[in-house]
Amino acid sequence: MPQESASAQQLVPQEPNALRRYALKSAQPRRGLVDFDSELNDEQRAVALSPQGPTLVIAGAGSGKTRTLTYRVARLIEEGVAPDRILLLTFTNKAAREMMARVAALCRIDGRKLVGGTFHHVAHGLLRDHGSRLGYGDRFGLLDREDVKELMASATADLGLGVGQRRFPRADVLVDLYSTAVNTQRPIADVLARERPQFGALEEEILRVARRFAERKTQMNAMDFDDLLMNWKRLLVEVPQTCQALQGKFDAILVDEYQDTNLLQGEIVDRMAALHRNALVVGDDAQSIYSFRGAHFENILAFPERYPDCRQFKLTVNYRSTPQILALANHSIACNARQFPKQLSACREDGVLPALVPLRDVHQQAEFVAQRILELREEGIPLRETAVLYRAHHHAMELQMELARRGIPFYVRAGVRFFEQAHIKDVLAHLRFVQNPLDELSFKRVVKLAPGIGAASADALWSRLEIWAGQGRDPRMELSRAELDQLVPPKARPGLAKLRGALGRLSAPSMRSQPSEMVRFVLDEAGYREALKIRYSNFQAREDDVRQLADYALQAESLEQLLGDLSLLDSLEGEDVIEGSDPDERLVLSSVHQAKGLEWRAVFLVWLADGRFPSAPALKDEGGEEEERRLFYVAVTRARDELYLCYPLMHEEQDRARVLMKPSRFLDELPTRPHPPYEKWAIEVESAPPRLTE
DNA sequence: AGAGTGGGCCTTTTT
DNA sequence: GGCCCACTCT
Repeated sequence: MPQESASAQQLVPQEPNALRRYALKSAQPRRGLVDFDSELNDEQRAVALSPQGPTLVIAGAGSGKTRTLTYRVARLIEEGVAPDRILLLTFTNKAAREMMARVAALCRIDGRKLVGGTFHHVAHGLLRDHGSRLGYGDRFGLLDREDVKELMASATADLGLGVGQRRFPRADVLVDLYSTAVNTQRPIADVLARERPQFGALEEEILRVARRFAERKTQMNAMDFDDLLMNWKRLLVEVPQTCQALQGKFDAILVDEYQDTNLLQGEIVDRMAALHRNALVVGDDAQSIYSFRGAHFENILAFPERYPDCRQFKLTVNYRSTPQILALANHSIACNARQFPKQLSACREDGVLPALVPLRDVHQQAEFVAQRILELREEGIPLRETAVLYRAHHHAMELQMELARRGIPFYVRAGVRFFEQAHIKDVLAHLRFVQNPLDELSFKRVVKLAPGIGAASADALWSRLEIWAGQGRDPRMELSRAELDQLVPPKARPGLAKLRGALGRLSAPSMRSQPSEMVRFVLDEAGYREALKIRYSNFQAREDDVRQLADYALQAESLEQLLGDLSLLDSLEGEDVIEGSDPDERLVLSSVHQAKGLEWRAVFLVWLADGRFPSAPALKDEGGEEEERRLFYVAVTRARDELYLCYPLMHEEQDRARVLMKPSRFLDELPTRPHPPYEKWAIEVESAPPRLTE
């Protein structure tokens, strides 16, 4: 359902002209403009005004971390640090943009001068300039999740492994293995032995596949997400000249969400700051929820050991939640052994107790949530101030249907990302091949659009181009050669000819300088519109998506920049699937992971059944239970005024009988004396659900 | 060689 | 419900 509504997705061009205005008003930073006294509390001000040097800030949930960081940057600028010599590493690009805009507003500078974004985003920028030092061509491509998986599968096939062979790990398992090894900086064999012992006997083969995988990426002149980080580090370790340049590039480094950095990212920060040691890291160990991605929350615990002279601060006043919600959160997280001890205190007025709501089954759960949301709306909490959070996306299936039935508009922060949808990837494959003619995956994707061309023909075509490329010829220029026709069946030739011609025209320099025009050309003139019609029933929606992509591309400065931005685009813009029309009046559905850093007046947590949240597979990992509890803590602390903890008592499994569910251990373990930190509700749901009325 | 169909499998979180 | 593989038809 939500996945179908492709056309409703919005692509918001990167704002904002407001920044430009500030830049015109006053090009010079002015001192004393920022009011640190009235805008910050004592704890926050201490951080903002502290002397430069290694600094650790433990910032509890809702304690004004972003605000503090923003004022810290403002302070640095006041002290004379040039904005373009400040590096701001955040968890999402959106967080960086917001913070930069706020700094810009505070200091009346051009916010774009600050260097900020995710580790991956910043790495991409640096590697554009210095990647050639590591042997990459100047226009290396970026591989997304799907590309990487495909490449891993094909590396496996190259070595003749996996086909019918005794249980060889699937491509996504191999990718996982490889990625964990990079992000935790351990040898693959080590990760294999610890985390996938069942494949231990295949170690040698798996290592060969990993080597082949790396080779293929090099051949393609492409990097994946992990390579971006790895190569950033390599620049710092293996290329002394570049290392010097990078270390001298910034005078101050600030890292947000430091608890979710992994070993590799931690090392990058240390090395980037090796000369001036002016690194300020902010995080909350209690909110570390990305260990599956290699996040290493010892980074934050051990920071004082790596920087014995560092200053340490804590932000312990919670501005977000009522004392009742905070009490429940504090009780829960107290069950974790490994953490920085800290006491979060509430500063808001008393509110209502969180509600603990056992429901008969998932259907009643969905009905309850939908109905209660409507009641809250009557009571003055608008839909946009309400969120439903869950451990795994499929936990919201029944709810999505129920909301649709009642006409309650919602959007899901997740699902298929806009840029990972097939039709968007098809169009971008044209552009990617033009940008990086060694991009085998993109070339094959494009030619397979021609009717009559499948994997075998695409392979044949590419092998020929690859031979020419090996002789130093540019594959883009050789596309018109007649002999390519001999490699495909006759009936495929007209379609292929059209695509070859299109790729040739797209490669012209005049085209390449206009990425938006390239998108339009692919759709209207290269025949992609027709391909869409044949392949999809909702081709109109998909065509609209492509036109939106063209609009988005208008603001790109170059093809490189556009493709880089698109691959690394994180949360929000363009990624949301929208149901319903009024963008200001929609309920949010989100995984807890994606809800990080956000807040709502009312939060519903669903599927709080043991085995779902905490999730059974996660519990198998070492430290899994504590990580799940931190996840629960993150979820609970998203709520400002009202919190509903829901779980179904009964569940019908796929094929079999009903199963009795246990409430989450995170609920059971909460103290009941003198009073439980919640109020238990008993629910009866009306048989005729009310619809949303305006 | 490609495209379409049916059966067996697993199902977490994401830059 | 979705993904992968094997099988069959064109």
